Amino acid sequence: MVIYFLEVLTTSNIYRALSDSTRKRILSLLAKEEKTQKQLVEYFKVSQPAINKQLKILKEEDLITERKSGRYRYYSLNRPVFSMAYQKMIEEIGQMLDQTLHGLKDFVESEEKEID
Amino acid sequence: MVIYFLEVLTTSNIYRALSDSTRKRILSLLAKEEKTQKQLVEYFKVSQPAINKQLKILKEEDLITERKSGRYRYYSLNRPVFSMAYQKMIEEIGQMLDQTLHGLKDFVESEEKEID
DNA sequence: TTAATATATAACTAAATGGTTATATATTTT
DNA sequence: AAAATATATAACCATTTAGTTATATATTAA
Repeated sequence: MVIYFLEVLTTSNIYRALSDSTRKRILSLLAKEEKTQKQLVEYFKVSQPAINKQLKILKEEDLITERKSGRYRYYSLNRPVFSMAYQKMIEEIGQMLDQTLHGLKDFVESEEKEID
Repeated sequence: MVIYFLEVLTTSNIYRALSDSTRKRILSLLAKEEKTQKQLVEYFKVSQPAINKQLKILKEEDLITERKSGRYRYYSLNRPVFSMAYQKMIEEIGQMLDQTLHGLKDFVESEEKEID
């Protein structure tokens, strides 16, 4: 018998991922375009192993993807996962504030009126 | 000469606050109604000093407010601050995903069409 | 094939985290 | 005034975190 483990999507991990400024900046960079670990190391003022560790964490959270090419590893934002986590986050916090996504839409519309 | 320090509003702290499940649950409870520390301690399976510490952290982040009455301390969600942090979060991550608040509005609308 | 380069890993460190128990302080109740 | 109760704090602990340096491995370039 084969037992399948279904990864339960939680938002807690994305909060953790984003709570560190290095990781947040890495995600922000990778959102623009894929980068090698080398490029990321050059960009930040921390050591290569430090970046390697953070990338490992982000990979474990499935927030980034890795593509190997020769001696390089290219990293990019895992948009579907990140986007999904984002939406869950919005819902989760929105519920605390009694604001659903649709409530937020109304909020945006009311802001638009103020600007007009 | 008087020097004023202006607290720079960042979203980093809300990620940290929400990255711990106890804190997240406290915030969620306080979003519904104010509670004394005692009530929170009864609710959770952790010690009173543990809750006291988390409340201290949330107070430092200005995400909750404290009201003293007799020997009780009443805590509630600091809605303006929490709501503002929420909006900044949405903007910050939205930018990574090339989704502004207004982009999100369109997203919600397209979802509504699917449901209809 | 050797040198250079990109990444991975091991071993370590200091600080932060999230909890504990014991005890002190403040306030109310009896 | 004494007992009960709510909160605060001190001292401690185990684990995690985010970094470091040194070194190993994999791949490419000379």
